[in-house]
Amino acid sequence: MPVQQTRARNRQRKILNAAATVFATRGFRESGMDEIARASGTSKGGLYFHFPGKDAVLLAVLDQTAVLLRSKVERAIAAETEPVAAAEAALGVLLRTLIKHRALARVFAVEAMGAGSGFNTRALEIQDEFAEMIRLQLDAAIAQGVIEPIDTTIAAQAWIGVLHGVITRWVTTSSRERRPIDESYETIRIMLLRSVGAAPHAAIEARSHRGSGNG
Amino acid sequence: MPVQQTRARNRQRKILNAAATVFATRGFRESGMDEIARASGTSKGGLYFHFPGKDAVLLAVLDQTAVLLRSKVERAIAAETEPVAAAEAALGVLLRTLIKHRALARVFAVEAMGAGSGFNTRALEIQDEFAEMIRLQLDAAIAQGVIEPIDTTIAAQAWIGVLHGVITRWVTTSSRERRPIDESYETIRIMLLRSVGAAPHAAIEARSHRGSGNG
Amino acid sequence: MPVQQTRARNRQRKILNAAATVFATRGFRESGMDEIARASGTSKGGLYFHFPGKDAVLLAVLDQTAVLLRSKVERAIAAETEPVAAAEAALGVLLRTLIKHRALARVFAVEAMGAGSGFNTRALEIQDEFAEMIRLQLDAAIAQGVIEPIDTTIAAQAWIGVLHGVITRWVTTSSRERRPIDESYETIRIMLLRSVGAAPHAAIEARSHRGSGNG
Amino acid sequence: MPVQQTRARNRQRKILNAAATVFATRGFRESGMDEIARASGTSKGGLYFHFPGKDAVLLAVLDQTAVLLRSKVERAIAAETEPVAAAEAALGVLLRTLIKHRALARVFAVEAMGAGSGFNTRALEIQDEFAEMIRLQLDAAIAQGVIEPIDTTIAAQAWIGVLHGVITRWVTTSSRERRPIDESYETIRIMLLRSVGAAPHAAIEARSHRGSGNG
DNA sequence: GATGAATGAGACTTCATTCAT
DNA sequence: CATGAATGAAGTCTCATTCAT
Repeated sequence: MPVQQTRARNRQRKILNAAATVFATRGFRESGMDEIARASGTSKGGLYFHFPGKDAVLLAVLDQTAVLLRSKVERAIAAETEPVAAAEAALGVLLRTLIKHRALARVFAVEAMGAGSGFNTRALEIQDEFAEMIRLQLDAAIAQGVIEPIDTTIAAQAWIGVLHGVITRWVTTSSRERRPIDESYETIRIMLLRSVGAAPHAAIEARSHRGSGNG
Repeated sequence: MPVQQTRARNRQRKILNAAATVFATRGFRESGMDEIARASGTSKGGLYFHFPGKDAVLLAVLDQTAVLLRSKVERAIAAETEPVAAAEAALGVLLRTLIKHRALARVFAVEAMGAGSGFNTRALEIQDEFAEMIRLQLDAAIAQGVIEPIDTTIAAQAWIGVLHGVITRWVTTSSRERRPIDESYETIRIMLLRSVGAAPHAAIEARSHRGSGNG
Repeated sequence: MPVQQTRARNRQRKILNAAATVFATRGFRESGMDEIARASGTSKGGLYFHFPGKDAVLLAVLDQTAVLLRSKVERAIAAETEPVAAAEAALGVLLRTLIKHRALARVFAVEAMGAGSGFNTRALEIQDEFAEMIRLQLDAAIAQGVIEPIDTTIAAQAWIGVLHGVITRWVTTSSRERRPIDESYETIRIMLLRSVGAAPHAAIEARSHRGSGNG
Repeated sequence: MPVQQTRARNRQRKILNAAATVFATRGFRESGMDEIARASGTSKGGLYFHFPGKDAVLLAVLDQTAVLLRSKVERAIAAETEPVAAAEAALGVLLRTLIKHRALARVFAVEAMGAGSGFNTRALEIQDEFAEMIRLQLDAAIAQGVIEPIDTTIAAQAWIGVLHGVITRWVTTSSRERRPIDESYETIRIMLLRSVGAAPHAAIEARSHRGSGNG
């Protein structure tokens, strides 16, 4: 019976990928189940066999995104020893992963926010999850006296908020006028470090690039 | 016939106010023209007399919001002599005005973002407008040597981005669990000043409260 | 503003007539709103403007039928002085009216019964209404010693039940094999009178035919 | 391979029982094959192995009901020597058997009637079958001079019609407000006997209770 | 200017049926 | 024999928009 299960799992992945692309391209509200079905090589009925409705598909895309990001961020943090470097690495890997998956990024940062209260609540919960990871690093940094004492919950949310803004701007810009994000991110990285009273080291960012191997 | 014009203007304002409330409460896509008509004490036909369509109503709400914010921000900046204080005052007045107009804030920060590319593009343009005002202050501050040299376009966008995050969180939180925003804003204010290398003065915020009198 | 109201009223009547025909021809479940719209010369949206849904249309047809029958039955009863004759006249006018409106008869006797508990409950309520009218006559007849004492509630329901059976058989028979109902009704009329211990007079039936003028 | 046949037969019976319950509970149109499959402990594919389609399942339930009733009625008639008593016994056993199998009764009396012309035709055919059995007894009674000459086809249909009404009312009433049927049936029994000019004997009903032992 | 009945394209969803495993 | 994933036609209902009154 694992044959069926495997097939079902594959089909669900296919649907989720297609849905992310469709949602990102046309917007959640404008996307029809017909379109998602066609894009995933399924029938409308097949969609409803795997998901109870359109909302559930968006929620599943959101959760899939969360799982993807969570594993990457956890690994990135674990790879660092310095808390500030870890916080920075978390942010960096979030940015790079979302850039690599533009459709997911758009769904996560834009579509989910405007798709109704159920969805933006979920999206904010996921953001909070990452803010919490960063908060732990900032707390550690304060304990070590590396950065100034500060309300780390707010600070971590602010960091995530800036990231959200960068991503939003990036996914809502047409590819023609879109510029590589690294330029602006370097400025932002420095600002964020300064905002908590940490001295920005170029080396830190460099180090955080390691270990983000398989994407 | 200025009387007629005034009457039309009044009716339009009424519609816009009602629309903002409806959009904020039910979401743009979920709001029907029927609902907006009822909420503004008009009929559906009346609505279409004043606005060519539903999209135009949202766009008008957006522009109305922009006008409101712009005048406040310009006045706030003009009231300051120090560029950093001006930038800070701009941010502060944006925050306070949006908090005072919760429906507009929600439409501007949340609904417009998820209502399709036409709308989030417009919302981002408005954000950029305010970022530009702040950028000018930051440039002046750099010229005066008050803050560190930095890519002020990026920095100003980051400031606006953080503000957007704060507002988003505030409008998407139910009033029960919502906490007064001042607490978190003080932390954020300090972080933003630090992020550009300015020393945060408690006095600055105090001064920026002046002149926010008539809304 | 009575112009609009009149137009709306006319449109509703048109829809109800068309719906009765469609329901009677294809069955309630098999009938689509598309079909009803087409048959009533309206659009699907127009249907939903006047009725909240398909169920409401059936319910309205049922109520319309009830109103039609009620007025006829009340008049028929009022035209008689003898209670047994009145009861008989009630049954007779029910039969003749339903035969004259075959579509309504089928919807009332067949479709409503099988369309779900909400509908057959309503249909039975209407049947009970007529049974109650007959019961009053039977009670009067007992008081006058014209018929045997009996549980008149049950008896009246049984009369209506027999009528329902006759109508059901008639509306479910194709017009080719359908025979004129008068033959069988004369037998049934005699049986019903006997069933309550009344002597059947041919004259009674003859009298009840008068006064059923405008149909 | 009678073993296989028995297994198949058992499975079919299981399906039919489950289907009757589901149809009676949710209505024919509202019942899904999924639901029937689940209720009968099978899969949808299994269902389609035993029956060519949903309609066939309802038809089979109808036929199963007919078989059940037929054997009971034949036995009940054979157990009587007086034709009127036999007719009465037939009606009584029909009533008691249907009351004992509430789901079948509802499907037979209500769901089949509203499920389309194919089904109500079949249900009426079955009713006619029992009407025919009663007609033979009434004819015999007339030949013996026990009851008045009458159109026995119509009379028998009327008897069955009254029974149908009683059953319909009973299966469409919620168990809370449903009252024991015996009270009303005694009234109806007397009415039916009177309707054909037979003197009602209390003893007859008492006798007809015998022999309804093994179901 | 205002009203609200009417339109019709299109949305989401259901479900009897099929068939590879 | 049985399973359940998959299909797709069809269904109900919504809603931005139009226009006669």
